[in-house]
Amino acid sequence: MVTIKDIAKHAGVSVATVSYVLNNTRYVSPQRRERVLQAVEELNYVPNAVARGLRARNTKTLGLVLSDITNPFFPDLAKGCEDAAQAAGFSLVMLNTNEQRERIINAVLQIREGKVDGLIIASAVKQDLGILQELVLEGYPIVLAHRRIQDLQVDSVVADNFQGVTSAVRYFISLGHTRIAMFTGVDETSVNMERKEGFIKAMTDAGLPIRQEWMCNTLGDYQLAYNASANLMRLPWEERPTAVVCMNDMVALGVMDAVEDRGYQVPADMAVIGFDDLFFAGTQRIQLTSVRIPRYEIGQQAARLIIDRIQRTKTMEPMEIVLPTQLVVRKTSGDGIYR
Amino acid sequence: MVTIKDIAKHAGVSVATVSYVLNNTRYVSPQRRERVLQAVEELNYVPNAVARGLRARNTKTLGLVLSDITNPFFPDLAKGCEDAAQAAGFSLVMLNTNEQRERIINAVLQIREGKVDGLIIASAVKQDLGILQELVLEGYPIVLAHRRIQDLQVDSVVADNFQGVTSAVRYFISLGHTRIAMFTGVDETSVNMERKEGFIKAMTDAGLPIRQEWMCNTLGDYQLAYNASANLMRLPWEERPTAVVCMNDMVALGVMDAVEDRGYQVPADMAVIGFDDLFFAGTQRIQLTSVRIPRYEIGQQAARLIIDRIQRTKTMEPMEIVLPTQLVVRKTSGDGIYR
DNA sequence: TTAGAAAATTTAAACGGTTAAATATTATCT
DNA sequence: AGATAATATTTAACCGTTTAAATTTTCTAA
Repeated sequence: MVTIKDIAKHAGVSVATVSYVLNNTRYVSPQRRERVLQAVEELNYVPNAVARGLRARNTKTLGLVLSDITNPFFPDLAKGCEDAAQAAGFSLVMLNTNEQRERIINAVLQIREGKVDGLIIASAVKQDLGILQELVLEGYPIVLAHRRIQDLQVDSVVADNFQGVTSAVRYFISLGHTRIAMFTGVDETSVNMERKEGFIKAMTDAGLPIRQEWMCNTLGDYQLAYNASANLMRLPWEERPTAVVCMNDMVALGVMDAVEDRGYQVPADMAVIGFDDLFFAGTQRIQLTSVRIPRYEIGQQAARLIIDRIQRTKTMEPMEIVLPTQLVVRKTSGDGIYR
Repeated sequence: MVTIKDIAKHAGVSVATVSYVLNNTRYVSPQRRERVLQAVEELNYVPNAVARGLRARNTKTLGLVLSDITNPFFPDLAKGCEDAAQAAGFSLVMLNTNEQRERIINAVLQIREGKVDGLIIASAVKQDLGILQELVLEGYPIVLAHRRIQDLQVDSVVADNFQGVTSAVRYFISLGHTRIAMFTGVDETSVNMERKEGFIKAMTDAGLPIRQEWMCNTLGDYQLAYNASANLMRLPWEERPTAVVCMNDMVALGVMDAVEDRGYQVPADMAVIGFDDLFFAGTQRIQLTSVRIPRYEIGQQAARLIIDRIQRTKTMEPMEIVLPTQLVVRKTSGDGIYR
């Protein structure tokens, strides 16, 4: 390994001079500068980031904590993070928690060890409050992405779930639906709460009743959604909803499959709107109407925010960025209610 | 920040003693050991990984170079890497190249800077040979995953594409097909070459002709596949293939959509087999027959291999791990040819 | 009791950079 | 020319660990 000393020796100058040339941090006479640059070239020298990091007390690395990169929601968010990080000269380490406690503790360790300068947390659940609170108190830079946590004073970047679900409900109402169900997701997440509450508000605002038996908890899972939907379809028409807002696109797919497997049609017998607008929603044979979440932008902004926070010396109030959602209308929401 | 010095002072011992206790690398008397542990506890001390890394000349970090985490092929592979890395106490940094030259150069820089101890490269193309060759020559640990490069003497973990495509072709033949097309992918990749050559070999072995107009290059893209497929369907029946092997599941989807949009049926008018077995292939409304690639395992083995390589002092011959594929039969391949 | 060996602990030199402070060099002014 | 100021360069401390070597302490046996 070639070090700064080798360069200094080879160029006949001190290590300080080499450092100054490389970082452009002091004037160095053209002759010496040239000799240094030449030595760097000849020996193919690259400064060691670890040594640099030790001195500078940073690593130019961010940690992205998510539950599971295999969940198709996350890759876009991760990419947004990475692109923003890259643009600022940071790298991104991926920390899958698999929703395991042990794994989130490991993630937190990374910042305490100084392996990363900050943490972007996209998998926050209520139970993490304690751990994270502690981290924040100790002054470590943290930003919540996608999911936030009540009572945690920290930067966050989330989608406007309230607006998203409202637009879905209003769209159904505009088509004449009055019996609208909601298939909810994982209870402990802010995302679920916001969408659920938004649904209730939008329905109430429109003077429509909330039927408890139409509020199905699916944990965001395809199979559970399938089962719940199949049950719903067993009810007589008057007892069934005519439309359903789903927590995510997987759930929507479960609903659609169950409806059709029981011999009914989407959207005629059941209109469906999903959430997230995953790539398959747009495919020819699915054509799922879905509320688009700006996943890439969430990741991007989160990374920018935390980098800003890391580089800024002065502390500032935690800020919350809320990005708009968009209802992407396709076939599964139908043209209106009939029968 | 609390350092080892603080612990030493607090416990009334030298920093060496603290280090020995923490790393269990020398005998320390029980009394002192206890005092040290207590100080660690009280001050909530976590050793700094950067300092440790500088001394040890490693970072316990791996770099995963891929073209785009947003491509649904990669998350599983990435997860395999991360799980294996985690299990060995390593972290994983994600390096999306977006197929841009600049980005791959950045990835290579990471290892030269000492930010990562090794590179898992899942996006290798022929053009990278030079850069990678240099790296290998300099003794940096590298492993190719999924895609390999001709003439690069380095560890690799890939799927048995040859076997995969052969099983697809044989399956079609067993159903009575003789006119089989292939929709190929990105030319420069080993994966494409192997699948293409495998196809040709399997067809030739069965005494079936290869028709150039049925070898369509789609670059692995849905839209290009759609167009190519639509063109094929415009031909009279005798001029058309009755079955097609697709480079990946997105291509298969493009084919299916085009076939159906032109009023034909899959599999009756065109039987389809995809590659990769992405999650949507298994859904009710797609039911795509596909050659399953052990993506997670590829990532896992690749990470294990490189960690092994990093930790081993002796050099050893580069090894190649080839993992088996599996034809997952669903609806789109049909029950046999008819008309 | 004490020399010598063994065991426990500490000192100090790395690791590879950055940078404040000290020093050397050059320029400026009387 | 000599004093002073300005500029260029180097020295050395520091970042937080690990660990070989030096030192101190304890143990063993004559």
